[in-house]
Amino acid sequence: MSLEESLREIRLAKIARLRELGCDPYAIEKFDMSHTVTETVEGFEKLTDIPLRVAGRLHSMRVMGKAAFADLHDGTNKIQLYFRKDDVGETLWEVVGLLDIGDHLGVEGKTMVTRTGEHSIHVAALWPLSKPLHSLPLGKAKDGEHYNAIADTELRYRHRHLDLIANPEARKMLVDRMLVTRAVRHYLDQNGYLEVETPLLQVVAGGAAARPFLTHYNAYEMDVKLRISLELYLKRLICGDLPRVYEIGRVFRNEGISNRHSPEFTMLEFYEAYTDLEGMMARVEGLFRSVAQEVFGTSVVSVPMRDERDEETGAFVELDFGKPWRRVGMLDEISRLSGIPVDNLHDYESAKAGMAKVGLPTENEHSLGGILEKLLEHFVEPTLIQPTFVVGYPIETSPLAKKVPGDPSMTRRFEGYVLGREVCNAFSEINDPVDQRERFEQQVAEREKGDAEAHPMDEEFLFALECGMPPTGGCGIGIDRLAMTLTGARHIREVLLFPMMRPERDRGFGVSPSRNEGELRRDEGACEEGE
RNA sequence: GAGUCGGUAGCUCAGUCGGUAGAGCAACGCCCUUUUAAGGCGUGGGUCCUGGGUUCGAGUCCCAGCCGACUCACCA
Repeated sequence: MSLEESLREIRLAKIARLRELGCDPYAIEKFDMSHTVTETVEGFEKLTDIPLRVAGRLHSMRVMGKAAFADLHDGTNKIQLYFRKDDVGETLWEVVGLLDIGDHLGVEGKTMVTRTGEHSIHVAALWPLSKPLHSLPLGKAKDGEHYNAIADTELRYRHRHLDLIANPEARKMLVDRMLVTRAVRHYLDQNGYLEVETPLLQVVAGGAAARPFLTHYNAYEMDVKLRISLELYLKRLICGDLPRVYEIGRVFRNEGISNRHSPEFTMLEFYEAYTDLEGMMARVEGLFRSVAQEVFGTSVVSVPMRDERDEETGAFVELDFGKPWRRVGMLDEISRLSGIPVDNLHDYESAKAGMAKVGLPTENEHSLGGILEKLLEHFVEPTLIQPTFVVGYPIETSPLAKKVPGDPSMTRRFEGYVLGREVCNAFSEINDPVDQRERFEQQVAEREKGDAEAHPMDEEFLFALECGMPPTGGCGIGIDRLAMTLTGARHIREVLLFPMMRPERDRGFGVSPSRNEGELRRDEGACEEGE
């Protein structure tokens, strides 16, 4: 018998005994608690001499003959329990002996302070509320240090529930991320925006430069794609005279995984009619300030400094979202930091020459836009620690943004940067249907030249524009990236509850390797049939 | 996609030159009525990621594969 099997047998035997004692750990449906663990800890001084009913999960047991101590956790806080045979009686004392680390438990008792000063509950009665069939790798903790808790990154991601139970830091980061989403909603709701939902399954997946996931809809015998952005449907709503709309939703891009990229991620896009870049900048400033205030209680957020060369210095930087963001022109800032004269940044040949002169490779550069984005990335981005807007982006990479009057090579677009990372992308939306059609045609030409990520033509969207769209500002923010920035996460998986992982093969399901591969082949066959 | 590193008990990790597989925690038994990474005595627990190869002998060396981590490249 393997260890896991024997442990399971032992746990099942304990459950059987608990049932004999009238303490079935799965029988109780509702436990009336007078206080949560957190309320008990925080209000401890005022709760003396009244019976408390508290529930949580046991994280450690210290049994000492005819007395025992245990730590009861609620995920955020813990309270120590004190059991004494003389106080609970023969039967419940046997129940105490049948408890395991990981059990859910409800207790009733009064407050007690131990000899060493620890706030505790002196248990008078207890009710098992669940018993795991596995030994949970919760480890032990002292002075904030954790020992032996589940730490392997792969196990943490694959069995996230164990990570949430065992690792308070991981738990806090994930919870903060959810609170960020909630705070974003609050801000937009309070500013007159309507939250909407648009299709995930699309025939034409547009609005961004990315490769979509393909799937098949049987009823219409039709290939469809998972959306890569929210943009075009939201602007169709603006055309429908819904003047302020936003959506927070999952988008899917069939690309690689890295510490900043997940194949599915959560996108926020919001569109506001009758406003321009200035209006959008004010919105972004307001949104970040409001989110920081709501989640962290301050507009100045302290996060670990991002420095790839020296990750463990422990240096922190204070990001101030209370002030208006710094604003720089893209060309001006590239020129200032690279030394290439601004005049040389307006045409492809001069820019390429300038790029070569500052020592960057130019073989793969085929457009002015590409060169400018490379120069931006190399010279400017690392300097943009405090919140900054970079204004004015080249037209080639901005097919949905209005042209700058008098400079057809540039668009009315800005990106926000924090900690050297892009955190938002916004522009004044094209509402001239003829201009938009030309931009799409340009993209289709790129696509035919082999750029799989260039935009497809979207006639339905163009029809909406031809029916009239008011001047509109739009903005997109990657919620996962936003959460990473605010929580100091180093990997996007740290702010995703269940990140994409390759399936484990031949393990854990009692399926033989040959059978497993046979199933794999059948699945692939079904896919081909679908496409 | 490329490079580097890793996979040993349920968890965290050692394992030297190729020579019987180790520790702590967790589990089980006994002692212990204010402990707190409780403590003491004892017991059980291994597909050393998988498959080949070299060898008298492989956790260790070689080859292939699987999974992961990190860095780089594309993208948000």
